[in-house]
Amino acid sequence: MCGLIAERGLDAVTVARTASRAGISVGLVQHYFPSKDDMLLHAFERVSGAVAARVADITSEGTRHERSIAEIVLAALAEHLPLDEARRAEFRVTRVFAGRALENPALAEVDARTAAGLHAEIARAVGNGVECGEVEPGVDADTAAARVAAVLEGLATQVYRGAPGAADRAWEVLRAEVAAVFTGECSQYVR
Amino acid sequence: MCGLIAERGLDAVTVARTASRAGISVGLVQHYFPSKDDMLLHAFERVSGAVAARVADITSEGTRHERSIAEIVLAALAEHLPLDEARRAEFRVTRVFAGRALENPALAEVDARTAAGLHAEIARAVGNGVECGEVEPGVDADTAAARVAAVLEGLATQVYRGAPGAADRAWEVLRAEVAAVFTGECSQYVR
DNA sequence: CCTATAACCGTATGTCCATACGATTATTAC
DNA sequence: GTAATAATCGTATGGACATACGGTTATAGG
Repeated sequence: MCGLIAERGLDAVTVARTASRAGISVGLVQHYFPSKDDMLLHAFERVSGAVAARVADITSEGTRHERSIAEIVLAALAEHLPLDEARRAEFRVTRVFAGRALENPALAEVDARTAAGLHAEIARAVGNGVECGEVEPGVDADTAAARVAAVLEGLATQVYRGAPGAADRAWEVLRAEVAAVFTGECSQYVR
Repeated sequence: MCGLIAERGLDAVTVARTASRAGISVGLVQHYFPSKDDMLLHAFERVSGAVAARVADITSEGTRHERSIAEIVLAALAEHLPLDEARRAEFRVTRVFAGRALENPALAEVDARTAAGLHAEIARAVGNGVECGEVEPGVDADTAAARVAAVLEGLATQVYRGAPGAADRAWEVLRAEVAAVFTGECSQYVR
């Protein structure tokens, strides 16, 4: 059903169409979801979880290869940018839901939780960076995380809108943003 | 009708309700707008224009009082943050429309134009800053504008979501962001 | 083997809504 | 003053959709 959202938007998502797209009947959808709202909520949770899972993968993979925190963070953040068609579709879905979240408390809750999760992960990375020497001591992890998360979100929409040169510029800005926080070399492992 | 959107979301906006809210008949709405989509488009253009107008006011007011570009820019940017109930409502409206823009090319066009306008204004301010000495020469206005616009958008959603301390932190981050670009003193007027 | 539970289907219903349409009143132009 | 245009109304209609519901097949559990 996320395909449906990505292609035609949430307005085009009807229970009947969703069922048809999944190759099942309307009745079966009802069997699994008491209401359409539940169905939508489930989809939002699923797609948000998918992004988070991919980021976790990148993080653990990077850790295993002993890359610097800065490199790992940059890769994880870039995963949120709609740089290829797959991520464009994913972005469309999450963004459409985020828009709906303004009118739907249940969706808003998922949105807030997802955002809080991203913030916490960035803050943790910065904190680790302080301990291992990649980040200057005295840097406040929460402030830095808020800033990075903010710039990431803004860049994502800029890339999506696709003004000429936006993608390259966004990548450069993101790199600079990370570099501005992780200014040192890693001297000890404390991850 | 923006009140309707702010209170109950776009899904609750029907032609009948909009008419009723405005104290007129359905027929009259149809007289002015050929279709509901046209009505929505008009509303989006109106609210986007309103924000832009307020920013223009702040800018010209600041210029008249000969404030530094940095101060003016900071005030103009803050206007986009949902710090009071009026701006929260406005934010809800623009955000809801931005979400719909992903499924509606006409709305997307307005969204893109608005974003491009903001970017251009920031870039112009930075360019002026370079000429008058508030910004270090060599700073690329477009890159700086992209960064500032991105962080602004991200901060706005953080403030809106209203995590504890988000508003204060956002203000601080925004101030730092502007200060990072406008590092010098104004030595000559070239606005 | 049988029974309860789950998976699954198709249709019926009632609601809501955008739009169409015809009619009526005000406003302006000549 | 009258013709034309704009402003305004109320209702009718047809479509789309969420949900309710009753039924059927499969899948274990005892």
